[in-house]
Amino acid sequence: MARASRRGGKAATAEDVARLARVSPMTVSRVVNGEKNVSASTREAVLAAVRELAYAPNLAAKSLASAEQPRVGLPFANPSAAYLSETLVGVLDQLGRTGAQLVLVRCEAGVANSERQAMRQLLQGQVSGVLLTAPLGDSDSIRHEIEEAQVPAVVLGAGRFHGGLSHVRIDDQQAAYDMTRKILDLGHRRIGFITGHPNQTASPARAAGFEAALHDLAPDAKTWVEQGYFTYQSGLVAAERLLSGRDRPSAIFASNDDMAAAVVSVAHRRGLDVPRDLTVVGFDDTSIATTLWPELTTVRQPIGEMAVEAVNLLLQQIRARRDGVVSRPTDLVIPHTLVERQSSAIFRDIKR
Amino acid sequence: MARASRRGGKAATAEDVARLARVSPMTVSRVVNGEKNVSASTREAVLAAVRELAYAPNLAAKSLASAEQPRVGLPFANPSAAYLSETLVGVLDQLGRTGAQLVLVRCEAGVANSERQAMRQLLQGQVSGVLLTAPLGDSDSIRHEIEEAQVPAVVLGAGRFHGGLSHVRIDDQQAAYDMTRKILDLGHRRIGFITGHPNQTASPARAAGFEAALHDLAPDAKTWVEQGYFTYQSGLVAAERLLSGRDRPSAIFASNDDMAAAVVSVAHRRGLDVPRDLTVVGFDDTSIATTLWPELTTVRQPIGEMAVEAVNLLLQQIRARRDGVVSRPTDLVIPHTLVERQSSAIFRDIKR
DNA sequence: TGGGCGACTGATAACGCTATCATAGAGACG
DNA sequence: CGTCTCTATGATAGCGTTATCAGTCGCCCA
Repeated sequence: MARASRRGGKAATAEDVARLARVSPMTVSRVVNGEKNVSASTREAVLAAVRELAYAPNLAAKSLASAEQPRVGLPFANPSAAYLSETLVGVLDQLGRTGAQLVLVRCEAGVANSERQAMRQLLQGQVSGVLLTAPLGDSDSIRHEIEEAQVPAVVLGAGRFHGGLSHVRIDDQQAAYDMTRKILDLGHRRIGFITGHPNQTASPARAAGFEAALHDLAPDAKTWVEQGYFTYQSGLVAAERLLSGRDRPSAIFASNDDMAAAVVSVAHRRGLDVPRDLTVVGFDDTSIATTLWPELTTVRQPIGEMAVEAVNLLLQQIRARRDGVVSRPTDLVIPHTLVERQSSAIFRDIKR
Repeated sequence: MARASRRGGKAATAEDVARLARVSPMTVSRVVNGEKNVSASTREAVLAAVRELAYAPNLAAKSLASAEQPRVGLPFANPSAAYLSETLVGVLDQLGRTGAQLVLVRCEAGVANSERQAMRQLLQGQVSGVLLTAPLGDSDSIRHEIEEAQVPAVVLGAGRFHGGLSHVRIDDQQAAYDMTRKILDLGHRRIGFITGHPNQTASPARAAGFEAALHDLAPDAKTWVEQGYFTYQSGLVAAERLLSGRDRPSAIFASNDDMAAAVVSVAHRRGLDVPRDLTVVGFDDTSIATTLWPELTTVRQPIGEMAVEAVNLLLQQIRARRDGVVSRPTDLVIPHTLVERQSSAIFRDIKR
């Protein structure tokens, strides 16, 4: 009965609600958008009518009327699928609430030409704001181009604040520091570290956190540092190097989960049990961390939450821009957490 | 110079174009939408103006005016991240072209209540169509609910045509048949198979393909069939069983890539080299297939392409519905391909 | 007690597009 | 040569929302 008014017909409009609640459509709009100058009784009546008719605002009309046509551009290179899908889900969730549109642009990594093209497409393509994810936000040329085009943008997941544009990120260095402390607390004193791709500022930040923790907490520990590139393949190579020497680490800290997974794989191939013979920890807590066995101890970077915040920030900036206000870039640092799973354990000197 | 008319101001509208081309906005609309009753000369003039002003139609206004408010609902359970992101990218790409909106709804797997809620949210939430992905499209209750609500919907990636709703899928059985033939062609005669989650029709279809190929091509071959659930974890368990017996398969066909990855992992832990000692093949060709080492030989299911087709089909149905036409459900079967990578090799009876 | 000030509500006019119908020519045909 | 048909184009009227401004109260303070 409640939804009787539809059934094959058109959806309920603000006017229908208004009629039912005996107010004007304008008041309905106010209630629905949570504006304050509405008396409690009116609000109640409207809300009741809204429920009665299962009213939901027409987003097209909404964005048309408010002259907001917030189309958000999201160029993406080829990050791990896990990262991308978590980001997309977060972004879409938040955009959906606002009635904004998402424009995806594929962007071959590294190929300068492709980046150019993607950017051109974005900036000419009527997007009102851009979300820059992992490797893209660290590219000076891309950030430059965007600043020049005067398009609001938010950088997601960079290793440090670049200035100019707003950022949403975690404190990579502190997170790596914390994780390193955790490893030391477990008693490990021979520790391997696999760095991330040098084209992303998160990589040096994480490495710096690792170094800093060792320097502060266990200057006598022995360390091995291998270059990685955030890919599984590169993790394999690095792990092979770390585990092939006579003297090998008892714990390996990889700069992301994909590489940590590779370490686990190499360890297994070499007959090492994780975590009994080798502690392996990752970074990011993407889905691969729990897909693996043993599940990875890792740093949780709340990607979805960060995406949501980034969208909010971006929309806010788009609105500000529209009103001619110049907004100063924000640097939003989201808290990280350590997630302890089965891939780490207290050091036991068994294999000698 | 071409884009001079913007620069901080508003985007060009159809009216601007009309003025420049000395026609009416209506004619601009016609040209832009490729209607036919427009003289060649007029069309030329308009197109020139469009280029000059870098005009792009305002999608909000467009959908408002044409009373199309195509919001597409996409409930998602927890498929692998790779699958989800590929689907999302395909869907968004295609929807973006049309100015439709995507509404994501999280939907805890299995929990009936959550499904209910998600569906209610979708159907009350003004979506004009629904895209059902992997496990959801196989749920009779969900499909039923949707048919009852008379909302256009397309089922993506089911193992067979359920009738009632339109489907976009590959021929899972034939694909598994083809892959099995490939394994046999490599000389293997002791073959393990890991099934998928029984709640998805793709699982029995793939198993059937495997059985059929063996029956047709090598009735004397020895086979082992283990139950899996499409997850890495379940792959581990199944692989452990397959590889722990005295007599073990020389090739294992997993019903998806995640489980194949698990097989590789177990093999390595047991000191088996892939592919020298064991051939491992997967299904789907999601990103994990190339993330692994060795890269997986697998069946390529063109997820992105399928998503695009599903969206097209859905929009078409939404339009038909709007015009009161009853469209008959389509069963679109997309061709699959076999991708041969490094995880499969000719059978060599070394370890005896 | 009257002027003024808030708090609340409503009327009106966009927003940028397309559906629809009207109109103006250009041929076609008897 | 008048009417009839058909094509190309334009005028008009919304689509469902929100911005803006104009009230209408009730209440406070002088």
